[in-house]
Amino acid sequence: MEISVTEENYIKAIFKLEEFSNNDAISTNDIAIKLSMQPATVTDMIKRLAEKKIVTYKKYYGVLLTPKGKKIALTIIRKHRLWEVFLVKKLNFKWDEVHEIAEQLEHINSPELVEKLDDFLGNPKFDPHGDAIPDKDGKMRVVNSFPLSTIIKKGHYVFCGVANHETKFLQYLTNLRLNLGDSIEIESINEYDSSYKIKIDNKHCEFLSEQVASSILVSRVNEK
Amino acid sequence: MEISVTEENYIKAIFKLEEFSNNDAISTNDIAIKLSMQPATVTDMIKRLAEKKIVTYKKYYGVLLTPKGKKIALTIIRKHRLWEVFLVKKLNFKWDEVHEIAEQLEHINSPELVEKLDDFLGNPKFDPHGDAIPDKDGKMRVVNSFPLSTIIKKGHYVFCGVANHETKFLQYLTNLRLNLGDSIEIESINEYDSSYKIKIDNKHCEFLSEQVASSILVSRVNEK
DNA sequence: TTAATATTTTAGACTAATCTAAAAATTTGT
DNA sequence: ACAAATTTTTAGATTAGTCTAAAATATTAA
Repeated sequence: MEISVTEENYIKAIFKLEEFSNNDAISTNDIAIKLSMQPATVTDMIKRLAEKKIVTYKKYYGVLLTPKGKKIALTIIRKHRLWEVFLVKKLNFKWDEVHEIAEQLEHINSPELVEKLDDFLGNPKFDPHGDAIPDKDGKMRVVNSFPLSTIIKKGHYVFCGVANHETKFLQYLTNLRLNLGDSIEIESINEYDSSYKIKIDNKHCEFLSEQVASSILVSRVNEK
Repeated sequence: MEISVTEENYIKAIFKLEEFSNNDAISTNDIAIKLSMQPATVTDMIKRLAEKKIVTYKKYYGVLLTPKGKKIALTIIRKHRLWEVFLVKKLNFKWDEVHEIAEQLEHINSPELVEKLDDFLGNPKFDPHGDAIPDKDGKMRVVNSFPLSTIIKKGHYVFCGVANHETKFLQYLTNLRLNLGDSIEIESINEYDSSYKIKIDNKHCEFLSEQVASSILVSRVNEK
């Protein structure tokens, strides 16, 4: 069955919304906002996706991906993240430069290409932002990570992902010399504004606002 | 100015037809045949390309690319051929497997990606089929090659390209153990059916029909 | 609980890219 | 040179994907 690039983008959007929805249906409006589109447009497309058994749809209620829809979403995400690894590891792009390009590359349709790319890259399990890469069957590593902002006592952690993929934010972390995999030691927590003083990689100290800390995902040492 | 994938395909088709047309205008029909489309459809698209100053168009006469149109064509061809090198050299695809995938990849729009890919591949001058890769400014190597079928006396040549990119034909050459860059010694020419007996790489002998010989491009030793 | 507000769907319209059928222009062959 | 054949264009229709405006439904709050 043919799936257009447009349809793929809807599927991906629905998948991402489902991740934060505790299994309840996704509203037309939320999809419209995510894709910068009019709700009326979304209603139309959803009907088509429902015809194709990619989503289940109940009028005035919302949509959910079927298992088939989820599988499609995971292969798109797999491609996106593999291409990001390629761009950063092989072509020397910075981690804040790859998203737009990967948004194009993820729609290239060739299962052999994906598998050969995966092998060429050494079957990576995480992309340059720390997001897990689904395997051929859609399985991916589960990392027990949480926002740095949820930590209330000092200690040692590992920087293993971001909850915000905006260019500006990624560049800010780069300027802090904070890289994926670095150790983060929390030296103190400011009770007034919930900001943190941290030591990165046992080397240099930095201050993080609550806002920034909420987008930094960490895991306990030895995880991931 | 935005150029759609569809428009890019028309531009590429016109460019390829111009290569064999001695500067005279390309007919609607020829484009229609090349793209497996109806002439009426082509007429419409040509009008749009003319509006955008990508082609010059005279009704009932034909079209020619403008310099701007040629430049666009060359960047698409550059991308196509660079991706083919990537697929063969880095991902271990065979030379007969890459065309379809490169047809998709050539439409990825990111000048930085193209330049980084070019560097990553070591700035190759030829693709896996021996076709020259245009540089950033559209310039490419000119190789003095000719079909093996035009040769009328024995001697030594180098296999440097193909005039037929069909999968079947490429596989046939692979089975002959004839690879780009191999030396070809013409041992005898059959006057009756214009077939050739050749020695490949000073190693093994093969017979080539006139038909096959016409799709094998060679150069004199020391060229390219 | 019902009126106001918000969300969602329907209806109708538009553009890009395609088609078929018919009309117009060009080319060919005697 | 002109009738026949071929090519090209025009006209009108279709589909995917989008929009706006209006109608239908659901939610919220007094």
